[in-house]
Amino acid sequence: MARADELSITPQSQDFSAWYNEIVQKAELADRGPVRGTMVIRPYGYRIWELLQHELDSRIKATGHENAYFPLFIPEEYLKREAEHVEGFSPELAVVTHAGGKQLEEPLVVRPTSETVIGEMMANWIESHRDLPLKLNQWANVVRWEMRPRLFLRTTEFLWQEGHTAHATEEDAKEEVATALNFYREIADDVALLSPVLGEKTPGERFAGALNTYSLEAMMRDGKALQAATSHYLGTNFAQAFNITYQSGEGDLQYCHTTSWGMSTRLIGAVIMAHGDDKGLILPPKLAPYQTVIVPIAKGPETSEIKKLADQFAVDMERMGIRTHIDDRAYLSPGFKFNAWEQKGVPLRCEFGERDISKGVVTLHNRLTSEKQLVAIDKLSETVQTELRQFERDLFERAKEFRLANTRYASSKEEFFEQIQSGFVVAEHCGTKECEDLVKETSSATPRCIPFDAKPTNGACVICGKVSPYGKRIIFAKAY
RNA sequence: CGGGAAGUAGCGCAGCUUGGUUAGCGCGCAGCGUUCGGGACGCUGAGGUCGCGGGUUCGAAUCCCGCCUUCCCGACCA
Repeated sequence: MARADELSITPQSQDFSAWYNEIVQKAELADRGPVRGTMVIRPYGYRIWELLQHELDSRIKATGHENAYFPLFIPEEYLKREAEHVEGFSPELAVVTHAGGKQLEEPLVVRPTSETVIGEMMANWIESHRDLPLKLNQWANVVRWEMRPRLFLRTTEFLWQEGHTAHATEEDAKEEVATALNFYREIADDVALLSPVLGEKTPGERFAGALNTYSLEAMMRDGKALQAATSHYLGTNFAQAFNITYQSGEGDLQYCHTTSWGMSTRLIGAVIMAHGDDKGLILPPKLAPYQTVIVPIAKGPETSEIKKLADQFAVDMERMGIRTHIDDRAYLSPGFKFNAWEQKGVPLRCEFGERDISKGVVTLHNRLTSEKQLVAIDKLSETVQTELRQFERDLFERAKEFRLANTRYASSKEEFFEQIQSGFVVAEHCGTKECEDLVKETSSATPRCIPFDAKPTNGACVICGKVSPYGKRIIFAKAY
């Protein structure tokens, strides 16, 4: 018996952030880089990102966007052209002042996001209404100098996708913003199984330079919110700053309406914290590098039959599109492997030895329910397939129920501050900056969004009593 | 940047108060053997500029000074 305290993880209930840090390391998702705040994404973690990337990229392409790549370095002056944009980003910029052995005449910023360079290029490329809409996307790294880094959640450099589009009219641009939001919803609900709330950001929480910002707010298992993706309507702000104009059918010059939208490696952090438990990760099947792992249990030297069967299972499952891995490491005990793969979040595990084979069955273990069932050998791959689908439904339902169970309505200031300690609180709010700041100072919670699907209500701000401009209750929570 | 803690093997730590052989322990790692149905065991072995620089001393992981870094808590944030 190895020592449990050295092998296991700090329970979530004891210290959620310790749990998070340990599981990121132990599941071999990522490691810290040598420079403060940087992250090395390890193969197992990167595979999750690739799977996510593939799901999202195909949706981006299916809706008529094209991938492109823009430079990492941006002239500092570009950032300054849009007033709110600079103000929002300047505190977290990394600026290159020296290159080629001498001081640069104009400093270069390492992109924190690419609205500005892309805007500059769009201005060159767009002449006529016939060039619109222009729908671009790029997969890239960006740098934001964060004070308190945490792997996947806040690192100085992270990976993401940023969509940038230009349209002739506000209506077209707003439809685009909704399209982007919709494929994020699909990713969050169908792929990552997060069951987030969709809504609009309050003015104070908007992207720097946007007219409207929309987001998906997922709930982590400690009750905190995490923004899973965002989509912005930028109006003509960037078009004016970068002179992105087109000649209309009538011959007059008009500013384009632009949008931008993004999802980052932070989503992996969301998956970890929304699904994981005290045994480790629980991965949604569509994001699991291995959807099932095969652990053959060898006894004595006569392992060839067992090995052959394991190979056969792997071939059958791969043929059905199920990502499978055989763990035949001879130097580890089965029990060790069970725990290790549970820590890594593999949804299903097939284990079998002499005892099973003699009965013509294998044992199938479910990471979510911890249940084991015996499955006939010739039914294994199809059972795995149906179990994976069931696993997805169960995991999604669990996330959804958890969110609903931890969402409360506050009707008074006292109730609000009591409930805001954990989970989502829905309440009437006046939307003023002073009042949002007051909430933040006293509880460290922020308005997460004005949910789309909330019923219309008319009430006074639960904090200060002023009239609510939203016409519905909005969501507050502590957030990552 | 403000408040707190810590730097000794890959990881977790002991040793420091009271300076003194070759700096230990657990896990992990390597080799061999026995094992294998929920974190196996035995034997053998590899692995260290004790964060960096200076000082005190016959002698510093240990005492003194300076610096650096990391982690936790607050202000920022996808």
